[in-house]
Amino acid sequence: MIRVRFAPSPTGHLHMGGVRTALFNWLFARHEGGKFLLRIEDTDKNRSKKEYEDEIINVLKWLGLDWDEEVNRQSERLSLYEGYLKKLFESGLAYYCFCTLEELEAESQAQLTQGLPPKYSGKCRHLKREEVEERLKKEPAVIRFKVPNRVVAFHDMIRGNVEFNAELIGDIVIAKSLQEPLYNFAAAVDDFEMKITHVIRGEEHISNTPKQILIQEALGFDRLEYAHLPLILGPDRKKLSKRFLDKSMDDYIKDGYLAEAIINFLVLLGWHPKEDREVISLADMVKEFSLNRVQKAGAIFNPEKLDWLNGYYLRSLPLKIIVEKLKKFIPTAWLKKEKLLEKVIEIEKERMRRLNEFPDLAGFFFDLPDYPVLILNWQKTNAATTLDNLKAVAEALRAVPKEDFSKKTFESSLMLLADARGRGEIFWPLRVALSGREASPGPLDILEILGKEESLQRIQAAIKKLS
RNA sequence: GGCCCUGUCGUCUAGUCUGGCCUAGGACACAGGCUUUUCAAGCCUGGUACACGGGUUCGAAUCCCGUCGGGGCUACCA
Repeated sequence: MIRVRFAPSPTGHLHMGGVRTALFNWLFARHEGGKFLLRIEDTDKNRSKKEYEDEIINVLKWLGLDWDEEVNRQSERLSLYEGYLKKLFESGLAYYCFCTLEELEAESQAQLTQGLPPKYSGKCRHLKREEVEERLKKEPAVIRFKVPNRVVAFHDMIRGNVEFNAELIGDIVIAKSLQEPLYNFAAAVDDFEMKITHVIRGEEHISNTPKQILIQEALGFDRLEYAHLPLILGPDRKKLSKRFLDKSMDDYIKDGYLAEAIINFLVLLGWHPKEDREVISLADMVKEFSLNRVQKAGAIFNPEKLDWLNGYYLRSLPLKIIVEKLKKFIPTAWLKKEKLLEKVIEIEKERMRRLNEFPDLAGFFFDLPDYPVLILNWQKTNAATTLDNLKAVAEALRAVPKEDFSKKTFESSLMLLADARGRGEIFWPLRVALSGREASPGPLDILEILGKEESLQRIQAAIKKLS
């Protein structure tokens, strides 16, 4: 039975990189019919925050990346780590270290200036038992793991064989105390306890892998399968880091991106179906996903393609669903004019790439914005001609019955005018009069949505501006 | 600096394992055109890439070696 986990630490906002890791784990589990587990790595008490954990959970739910079993929190299983820590002490593979941060810093500086790789000297490794006990009473200490001097090799499902010389690592700190385990140790213990079979995570963890393997071996755990995903890079080619000013997933949600677009976009960052398909449903991803096809090199995040995909998905959504999703993005006054709103969405949705673009795009339907008179003129047409044309349009429109004010009923008379005076001469000023904009849906469509009364009023306002 | 990973259009990628179908395909972006007025959508067309240098081979994006480039890690963070 395949079991994978997404193991974020709640020390910052969940960003695209984290979501992609979650997605690939989820896809792998669903494809293989295994389990996808969520583990909150909150061993760092100072940096972990409940609000970040809530955010992780909410975002995962919003995306539809459902996990199996209950959420695991490392902070809730401290006694577990303590047990394994003691085991390590018993087998002589762990020891207390009393070196201060200052000493350590000086030590690595000295090594660096000599051109040597910085590595803990192992100074406290051979302290006498009695001395340790004495010093423990009055000095702060951390727990180190005896890293053996040998080569650690492991198989990576994406990269093949990877080798590290553990000699270069030095004895790593695995816990600040019996109750305060650190990442590499806690992860090794939890992967075993949670019966994880495959570790799928970002490439930044590749150098942690030998450390975790060594701890697993010391504890007598079985070896796991590994797959290190290529990093998602920013435009500067550097990895997206949660500590710096990259956008959180939450921000993308607030900008009006759809879950399906984000997932589709992210899956394409490092993976691709066999055929030349860009748009792929979640069901097909699950069906076709395979780690063999995952890219090795990092991928630069391209927001334009995300926007394109989002627009694509938006256009394919049923009207009612768009209305529902738009609720968080528009003034309540618009919501009250439900009929009008639906018509506006129908006509504007092909122009919308993000939900948050809608208010700007469609605002003129609800309130005519002020606009400069000059833009009423089509190309080189002068104001007098425009005025005349607009008057002719108004006259033609007045003849159409209010109850049956639709494209069907006014199109022919307007086209007649347009053919006589020029398409641009008629339609351009009409559009501007109706929308106050230079770019908008077709004036005929706007006319129909606005209705006779409102349309005529707006045209009248334009005529007034011109006279 | 050291260790590890990695290198196909500006970007995401197909093709690399199992050399020939690749005068390198698709998508985003860009440019031009069509679509009875603008914008959008749609359709059509176009430009741009196998990092470089050596091999191996009848033949290399694909195999080998070297060089160069990019990234990650190098915490009592994860």
